[in-house]
Formats: sequence, C-alpha cells, structure tokens
Amino acid sequence: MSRSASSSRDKLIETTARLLEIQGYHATGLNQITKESGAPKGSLYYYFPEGKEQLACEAVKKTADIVAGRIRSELSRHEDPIVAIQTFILEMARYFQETDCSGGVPIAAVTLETSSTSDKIREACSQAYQLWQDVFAQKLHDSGFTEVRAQQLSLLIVSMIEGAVIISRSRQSSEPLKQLAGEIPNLLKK
Amino acid sequence: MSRSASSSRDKLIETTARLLEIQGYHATGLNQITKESGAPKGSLYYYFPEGKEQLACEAVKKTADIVAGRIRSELSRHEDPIVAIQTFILEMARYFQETDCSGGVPIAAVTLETSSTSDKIREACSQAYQLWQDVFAQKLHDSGFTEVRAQQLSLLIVSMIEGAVIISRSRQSSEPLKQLAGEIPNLLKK
DNA sequence: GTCTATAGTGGGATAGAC
DNA sequence: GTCTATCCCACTATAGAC
Repeated sequence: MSRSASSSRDKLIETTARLLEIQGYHATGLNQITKESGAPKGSLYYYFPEGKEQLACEAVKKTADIVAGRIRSELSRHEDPIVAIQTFILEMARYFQETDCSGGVPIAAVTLETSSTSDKIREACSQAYQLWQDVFAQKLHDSGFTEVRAQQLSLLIVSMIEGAVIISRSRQSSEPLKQLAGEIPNLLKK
Repeated sequence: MSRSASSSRDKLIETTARLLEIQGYHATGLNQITKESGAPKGSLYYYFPEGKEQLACEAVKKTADIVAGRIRSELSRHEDPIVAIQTFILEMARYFQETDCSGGVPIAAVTLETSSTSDKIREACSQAYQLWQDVFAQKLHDSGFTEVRAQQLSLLIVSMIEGAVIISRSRQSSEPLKQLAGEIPNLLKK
C-alpha cells in the first residue's frame, strides 16, 4: 500500500482511459501506455497480471465513475431538468471541440471493438452506460417523472448523445451535438 | 472489365464491409479478408493499390448505398412516417439479434477508430451518415414536415439508433433498440 | 490477374536480473 | 517494484515468378 505503488497503478489506468477514448482499444498499445503514463515500463504486468484486458477493464470502470460524477455535477447546477440536460450537452460540445473532435464517447469504441471478444470489458461498458443512465434518471425522477418514465427517457438521452458524438466526429464538427441540445425541450415536454 | 475481375473486387469489398461491421477496423486483417472472401490472395493489392485504407473506404461507400436502399425500402412500406420508422427500428432489432448482437452499426466502429488517422475513411463515413439522414428526411418531408424540421428530426433519429445499438451491444440485448422504437410516436408528435 | 515468399514493423506477453 | 531482453505472433506491404 505504498504511495508510489498505487501512484504508478493509477497513472497506468488514467493514461489507458485517455487513450481508449481517443484511439479505441486495438490502436492503443501497451508500449504507448507505459511510455505516456510515465509509469515504469516493467510495472504493467506487475499491477495487471492479466494484461491488456484487465487494464482496459479497470480503465473503463474508472471512466464510468468519473463521467458519472461529471454528469451529476453538471445536472445539479440547474433545477429545471430541461435546462440542466441542455446545458450538459452544450458543455459536451465544448469538450468535444477542446479535444480536437476526438473526445466525448469515452467507451463507445471499446464497446464496439471488444463486445464479441471480451465479456469482462463488455460487461464493464454495459455497467458504465447503466450508471450514466441512472444519473440522468435520478434527475428526471426528482423533477416529477415516474421512475419508469425517467429510465426510458434517460436511455433515450444517453443513446442520442452517443450517436450524436459519433456523427460529430465523422464531420469534425460539434454541430450535430449542438442540434441535439436544441431538441431536448421538445423531447421532455409531455 | 472481365467478369471474374470485378467479381473478385466485389467479393473483397463485400467481405470487408461485413467484417468491419462486426469487428471494426483494426481487428480486421487483410489475411482474414482475402481468406473469407474466397478471392485470390494476390489480387488485393492489384485492385486496391493503396492498401487497407482504400479497401475500407470502398467498403464504407458500398455499405452506405446498401443501407440507404434498405432504409428507403423499409420506410416505403408504410405511409405514416411514425409507423414506418417504428417498424424500421424493430426490423433493426430483429437484424441485431440475427447477427448475434454484433450487427446494426456497420460503420460506427470504423468512424471512431479512424476519424483521427484517415481523412478519406472519415469522409466516407460522414457521407454515409448524411445519406441515411437524407433518406429519413425525405420520408418526413413527404409527410408534411418542413425540410428544415425533417433534417433536424432525421439527425436525431440516426443518432438515437446509433447510440441505442451500441448500448444494445454492450448488454447483448436488443431491448434498448426496442425501447427506442416505442419512443418514436412521442418524438414525432408535434 | 494471380501466386508465393518475405521484408519490416509493432503488437502482447514472459523470464530473470536487480 | 522495476527494468531489460527476448520470444512469438500478426500485421501491412512489396518483390518477383508465373
């Protein structure tokens, strides 16, 4: 439990999470991860004896929590769920541009690349999406929607965001994401 | 222009398109493509001198056209756009299950994996999404929506489908896709 | 048009010194 | 805990015979 130990481990996970978001799973090599993390090269298999799959799994879980926290934090800034979610999506558009049109769907590529070949990673991705959906649903439920309706709408919101970012990425433009934000009032109006 | 020549070329493109859909770009090797296509191994660089990038590009374009045709054909089966789009999405859910939960987003992985590294492929993906969006928009415009509104709603629809399939894939279940279908009436009701 | 062989690179993973 | 060296494998791409 020494500090330097967990520091190297954390750096590996964080770097992996960052690279998976912008490059995907297969394009992200172990060499690149150790190099960019600054973590000692020999420590990778010490902390992650099962190799790349385990490392990616941990990275996805870490991303799940961090993103859930960000969503929760953003949504809490406005009481009205329409305004809150709209603002969150516009904030995502900003982040998308800030990352040279390569961020915003931190686990989508991993999901698509590994869903047929690694149940562990796929399961981690599934739980991440569920977690994010739950955060949106909580906000909607707090605002008067029934639990069932809140879950349905949240699945829709998470789906739309994922798809809009992918299309935004293909166009190298945040326009699709911004357009999506404009549709939120229409979507949540009963 | 011999028949066998274009036949090998076509087989390579079709096999590539199929593999890209279920495996993504980096997991799909040239060896696997030639092997599964049944096309002579030596012919790949004869037909695609620029290699994998060119082959993937052609595969994405081919997919774009075929999928556009399928969407158009499905949507024409019902006059009411709500019923038509709903039915289309349920048909996608069926296809998703038929392909062992690995089909349905034929170019999403490619888009995410190559958008930063190949402008040619990224551009082909962008045009594919635009084409699919246009097909939905045409249907909506024919049904009385203004052109602008039809385009906005279509972007939303394509985005939602992409996202819902990704989440469906992570859960190995077509439920998210089916839930999305249920939301279409609410979405298109003015 | 097609084939084989191979160059050249980079990947993941392991062994063993320190 | 960390490092280096190394193994094996898969990949893209090319060269040159047929």
